[in-house]
Amino acid sequence: MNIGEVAERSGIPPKTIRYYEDIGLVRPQRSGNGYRAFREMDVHKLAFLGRARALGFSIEDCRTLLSLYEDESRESVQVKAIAEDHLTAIDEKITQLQSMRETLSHLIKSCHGDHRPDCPILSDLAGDPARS
Amino acid sequence: MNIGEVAERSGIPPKTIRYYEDIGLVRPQRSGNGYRAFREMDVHKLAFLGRARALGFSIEDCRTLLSLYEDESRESVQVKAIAEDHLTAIDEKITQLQSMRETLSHLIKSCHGDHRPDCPILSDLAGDPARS
DNA sequence: ATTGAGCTTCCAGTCACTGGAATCCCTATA
DNA sequence: TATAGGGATTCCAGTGACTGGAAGCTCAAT
Repeated sequence: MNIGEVAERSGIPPKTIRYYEDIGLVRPQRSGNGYRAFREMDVHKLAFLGRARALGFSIEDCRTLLSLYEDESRESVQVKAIAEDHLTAIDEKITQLQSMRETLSHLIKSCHGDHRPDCPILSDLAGDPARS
Repeated sequence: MNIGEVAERSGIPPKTIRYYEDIGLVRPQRSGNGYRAFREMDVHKLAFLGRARALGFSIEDCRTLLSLYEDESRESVQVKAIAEDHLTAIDEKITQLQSMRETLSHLIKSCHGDHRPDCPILSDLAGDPARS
C-alpha cells in the first residue's frame, strides 16, 4: 500500500506519516522502487495515533501508549496513569482558559466599542485597574 | 535602567525582553557601554505586554494593541474587535478541551487500572468502540 | 515519447520563547 | 592593582508537531 492510500484510510496526511516515520512511530517497509510499503498493521497504528492525538496526547505519550498496546504483558494501571495525568493537564488548561475568558469578557462588556478612543480594555492592559 | 531591574519590575524575564526587542515590540536606547538603557515608558510597555500575553493574546495581537494604545486617534471599536475575536478563539479551545475531557474521563472510569492487560482505553484508541 | 499524478528527500518556517556558550563590563574587595 | 563575581552582551540551537515548498524520481496511460 502506498502512502496516499494509507493517508486516506488512516486520516493522517502523507507529510505527517513521513514525520511519524522519522521519529520512529511507524516503520513501514520499502518496495523495490523506494516507495514506502505499508501493511494493514501500519494503517491500524496510524489510526491509533490519530485517535490518541485527537484526545490531545503528546507524541511521547502516543509512543508509550502504542508500546503498551503492543505489549501483551502490560498492566492496565500503566495506561490509566498516563490517561489520568493527561486529564489533569487538560483540566489545568481549561481552568486557565476559563480564567482568561472571565477577565476578557468583563473587559469586552465594559468597552463601548465606538469611534471614541476611551477603552477600558487598553486601560486594564496598561495597568490602570480603576478604569477597567 | 538595566535589563535586570526592568525584568524585575515588569515581570518579564531578560531573555524575553531581548526577544521582544528583536521583534520590535520595544526599542530601548543604549548606554555608552552597549547596555540597553530602559526608560519608564519601556517598563510600562513591557508590563502591558505581560498582561496582554497573560490574557492569551498572540504576539501579533499584542503588537496591534500596543500601537492602538499609543494611537490617540484610535477608536475603541478596533480594540473591542480584537478582544472579541480572541474571546471566540478561547471559547473554541475550551469547547475542544471539554470534548476531549469528556471522552477521556469516560474511558478512565471504565478502566480497572489493575495488573491485568485488558484496557478499554487502549481498545478505544485501537478503534474498537464495543470495548470502550 | 510524453504527460501528469504520486512518490522521494531535504530544507526552512511556524510560535514564543528558552538554554547555553563565549565574551565583555562594572564594582568591590584583598 | 589584580582579581573575582555578577550582570550584561551576542549568537546559535532547541522546543512540539507538524507544514510548505523545491528538486527530482517512478509509474500508468495516452
